[in-house]
Amino acid sequence: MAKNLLIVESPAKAKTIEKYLGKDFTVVASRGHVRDLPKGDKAIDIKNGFKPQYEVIPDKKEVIKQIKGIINEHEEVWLATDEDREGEAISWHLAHVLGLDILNTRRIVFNEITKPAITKAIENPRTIDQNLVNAQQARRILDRIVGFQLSPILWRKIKTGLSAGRVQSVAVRLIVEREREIINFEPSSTFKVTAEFILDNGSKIQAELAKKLPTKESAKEFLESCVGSAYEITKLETKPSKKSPSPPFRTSTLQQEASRKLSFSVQQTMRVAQTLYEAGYITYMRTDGVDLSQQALDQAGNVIRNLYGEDYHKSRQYKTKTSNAQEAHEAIRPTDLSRSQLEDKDMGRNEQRLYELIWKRTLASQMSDARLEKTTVDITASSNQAIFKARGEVLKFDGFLKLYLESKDEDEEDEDTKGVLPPLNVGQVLELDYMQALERFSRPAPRYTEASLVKKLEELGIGRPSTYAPTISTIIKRTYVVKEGREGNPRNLGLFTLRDGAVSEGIKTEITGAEKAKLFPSDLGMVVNDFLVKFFPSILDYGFTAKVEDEFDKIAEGDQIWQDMLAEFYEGFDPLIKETAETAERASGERELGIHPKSGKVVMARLGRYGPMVQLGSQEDEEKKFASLRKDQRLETITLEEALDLFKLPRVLGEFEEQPVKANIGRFGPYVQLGKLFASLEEGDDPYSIELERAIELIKKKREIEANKIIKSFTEDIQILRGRWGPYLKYQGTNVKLPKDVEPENITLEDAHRLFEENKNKPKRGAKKKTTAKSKAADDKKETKKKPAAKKKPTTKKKKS
DNA sequence: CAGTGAGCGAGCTTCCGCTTGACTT
Repeated sequence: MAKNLLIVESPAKAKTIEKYLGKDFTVVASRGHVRDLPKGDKAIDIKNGFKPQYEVIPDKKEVIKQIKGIINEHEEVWLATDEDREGEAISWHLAHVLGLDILNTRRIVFNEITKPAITKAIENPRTIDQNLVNAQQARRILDRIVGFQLSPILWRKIKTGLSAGRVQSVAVRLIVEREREIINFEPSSTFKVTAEFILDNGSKIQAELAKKLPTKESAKEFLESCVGSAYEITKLETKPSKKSPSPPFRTSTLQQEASRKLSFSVQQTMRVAQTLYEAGYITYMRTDGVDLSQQALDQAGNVIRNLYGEDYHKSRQYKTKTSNAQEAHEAIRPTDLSRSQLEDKDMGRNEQRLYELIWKRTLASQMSDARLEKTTVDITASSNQAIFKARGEVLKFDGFLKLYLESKDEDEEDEDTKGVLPPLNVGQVLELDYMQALERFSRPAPRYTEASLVKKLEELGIGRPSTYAPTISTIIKRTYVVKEGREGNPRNLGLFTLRDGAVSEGIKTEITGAEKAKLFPSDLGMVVNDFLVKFFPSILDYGFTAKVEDEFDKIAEGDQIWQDMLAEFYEGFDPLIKETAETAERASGERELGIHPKSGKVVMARLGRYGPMVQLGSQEDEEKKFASLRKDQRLETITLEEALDLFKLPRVLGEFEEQPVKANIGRFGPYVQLGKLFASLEEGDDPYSIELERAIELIKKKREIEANKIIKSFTEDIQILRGRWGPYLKYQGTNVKLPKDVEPENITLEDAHRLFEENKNKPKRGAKKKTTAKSKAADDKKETKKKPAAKKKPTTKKKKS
């Protein structure tokens, strides 16, 4: 048995290190944090100096048991968790849980998994840094206080089950405010004038008028003033320029590039990277460091020289610019830079693609600058002395561009495309082929994608590499935000063309407002955000995290007592909580849209129990009418007219078989209804205009499908049915999918009982966590369903008050 | 599946940050 037991965080890391250290060392993994605050209120004794109560995390009991089991077989324990605040805390918790000597246990750190780095670390052990641990405790406790005191306020004032926190609430705020910017944006337009000239040898060059023209009239006038003009090159300037490669990947930039180049979601990127990491192909993927180990730098040099020659190599070491970076790990890079592709058959296509991206980016970061020559040409019109500019770019040396070019986000697209210009001289006279003035509308800032949100959060110092993806999942799960696409609308652009000495007018169409996989705030997200910003402006402030991070740094330096820091924070926070709990009204995003022209009642939009809705009549009115907003409508923007339209449903179309036929829009789209039968409308049907005849047609069709649905019927509520996903058993309201190997026709009543019993104990499908949430939601639904049934009539029952 | 837009009433929800696993569709 080995003499030394070394504990790291990641099992994959443990495997690698064990190889480097040889048989004197056993290496095990803690798999992240092992102790944390328990869920309940007793976790922190605020009055008693914020004294925390820690518990072994249930999932980690097994890990602890395993380590305890072998600890006595070793003479020495080494704590080698990550070199950052959280890592230091993990070591400290491990020391407590394992009963190690807090003051004397050996603590070592390294930020790259290479043999020299680890050997050096072993030679220089230190002890646990209590200041750093205290900074982590302050961070942890502050987050718990903020999250667990804000959330219950939301349950009481808006809706049960909601959440708020230092990170997620600011992420939602960014998305809400961006949406409002877009809603309120008023596009202005200008006219861009471009001209195309023909040279003697037949080649063409494009030039653009230096200034944009403000109006349609001015654009037309300008083109007219060019009729009959001559054009001469009056200036020609050539300047060298260069482009440098981007640093190697860290978590946030990997997520951004994988989103732009491979259309991965941030979660997908992390999942694929994890696979590559566990297979040993790349270094650790949750990092804010951009430095490369000496070993990687040396190998990159060799690979580049071999592939492209000495001229292409330039060794560079990058430094992180992000404010709260902890740099516990090096950049994300291939573990072996000579491997340009994966030969592993077990790796999927996405792993291949992501690996290649990482390989190229890493290598490119060690390559020479690209050298360019930029040319600007002034072309002057003789008729009005207007100056057109043509720009050209010649790549003199490609350098790193041979391998990799970073993609750009929508908001930083470079609009003028520059090509190569033919040889030109000052004084040269050019012949105009045509000139055009095309209207261009200004555009609002783009909506966030997952990856651009991560970029923004990182700039603000909010969140960590390990939390970017989970944070996005959280705000989507809470339905504060939805990720979706949207179709654009056509828009006409003014266009004038000068050709063959005459100006003509035309129109061009562009599609505007189309979106793909963007983050949109929901009505709920907006209401929650407005509430938090109003009552907790200091917490929702974009600078809040940066401010507390400064304090954590002071604690880590030993210049600040962690309890004092928390006390000071709490002194400001606690009154906000108390005051909001007492004074704040319930928030529903209520907005008055106007007056119903016929009844004179007020029309308003607000968040209801089942989502956004419009209401006809105020709370005091006896008779009220309600209608849910359609999926494409928002509380913030719905108009009175649109609301009045919503009240037109349900429509009674007439009678069929002595029952009324109704048309309406439900959770699953528009439908017509006869008694208990619901039939969805088809493509081309419209609930506002559908007529009785067509509705009956749909109802008959649905009946036929229903009739065919029954394969076998034992009793009213025990039946074998044909469904969308194949045959199933309906047993007193619960549905059981039939096993593949049984013939639905041959099922007996006994089989049905048995299938039901067997299924009862099976967990519902879906992930563990989801199952509980889902079945709970189902329970809720049943309950709320029963109640209204019991008191069906009383629209006016609203007793007193 | 689809209706509703309340509330004498049981107990629950929630944070951020560090890690990976294993129910089946």
